[in-house]
Amino acid sequence: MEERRTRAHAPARRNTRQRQMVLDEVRSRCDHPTAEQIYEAVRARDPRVSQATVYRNLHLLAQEGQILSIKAPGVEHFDLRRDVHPHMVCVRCGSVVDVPLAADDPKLDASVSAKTGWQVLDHQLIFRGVCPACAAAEAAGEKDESPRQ
Amino acid sequence: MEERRTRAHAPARRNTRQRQMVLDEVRSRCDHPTAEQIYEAVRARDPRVSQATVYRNLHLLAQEGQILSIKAPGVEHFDLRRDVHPHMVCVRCGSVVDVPLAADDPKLDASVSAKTGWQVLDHQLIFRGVCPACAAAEAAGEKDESPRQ
DNA sequence: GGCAATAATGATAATCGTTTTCGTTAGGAA
DNA sequence: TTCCTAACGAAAACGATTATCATTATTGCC
Ligand SMILES: [Zn+2]
Ligand SMILES: [Zn+2]
Ligand SMILES: [Zn+2]
Ligand SMILES: [Zn+2]
Repeated sequence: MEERRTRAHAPARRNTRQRQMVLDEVRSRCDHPTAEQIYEAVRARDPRVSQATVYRNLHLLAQEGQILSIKAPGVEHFDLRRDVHPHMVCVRCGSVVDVPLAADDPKLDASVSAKTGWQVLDHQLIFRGVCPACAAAEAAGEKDESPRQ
Repeated sequence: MEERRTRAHAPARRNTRQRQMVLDEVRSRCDHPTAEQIYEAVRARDPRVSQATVYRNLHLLAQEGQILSIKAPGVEHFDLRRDVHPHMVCVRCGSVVDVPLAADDPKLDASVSAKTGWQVLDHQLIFRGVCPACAAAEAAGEKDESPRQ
């Protein structure tokens, strides 16, 4: 084993300006933004930042546990919160909110793992519904009443 | 208001051969197939059936409550079961299985609706994990260990 | 402070699952 | 049988995300 340089070296994560901007932007919001929305916000501060960089960093940060990824049907949203908690998505406008339910049992994943033999990574509880704003618009006569997705 | 014909007419759902084939195919499977998989199976019986028709009918049947749609991150799966129940997705191979947990509280949606003011349609509990087969393959040396999605 | 090594970027193309379009077919009430 | 129109088939379009690859810039080291 001719290992001159220690192979224990984790690939050395770099702190880039772009990565910091993405993290700052997610942390400054409480509305569960999408990658697209973060992209636009970061872009407003520096128009040279690319879409790919925003996606890359959002996923990296989520993997590191610094932010949370919410896989809503169709689009992915991000959350400054780091604890697993349930969400609700409006099937009309796509907005996402936290659902005020008791925090999920932390032993749930382990229990499912024991019962199934799978290695459980995490879980997500997602409600689908219609937000008050969209319900009002609907009542006011907007034709289109077919739920998206 | 010249309404010769009664306007109460619901759009008259037609029973097409294609629709029946799609329903039969979902009902004949217990593996939570994707639209693509149903398409292939139906196609094996009649190569003239189009992808769009399969998608259209899967969604119609789900809306009618004849089958269940599972919005896994990335791909939609379908289920012959009609009751809301939790699922687990393998982040490596994408396979979906039922999770043996106590059935969801039927009052959950109503309770969330009362607490939030949203009109709640339904909900989904999805676990992400690694299935035994993929875990074994991984242990056997397959390089790629980065979770997809 | 330079100076590599290489993580990360930006621009762009590609992919993937799904939906829309639009001319044609066929279910079913009359 | 006839007619209305729901539903179809083929294809293009779509939106979100990921891959590619040449270029840039962060960081450990002298
Ligand atoms: Zn809404
Ligand atoms: Zn949240
Ligand atoms: Zn697997
Ligand atoms: Zn199921």
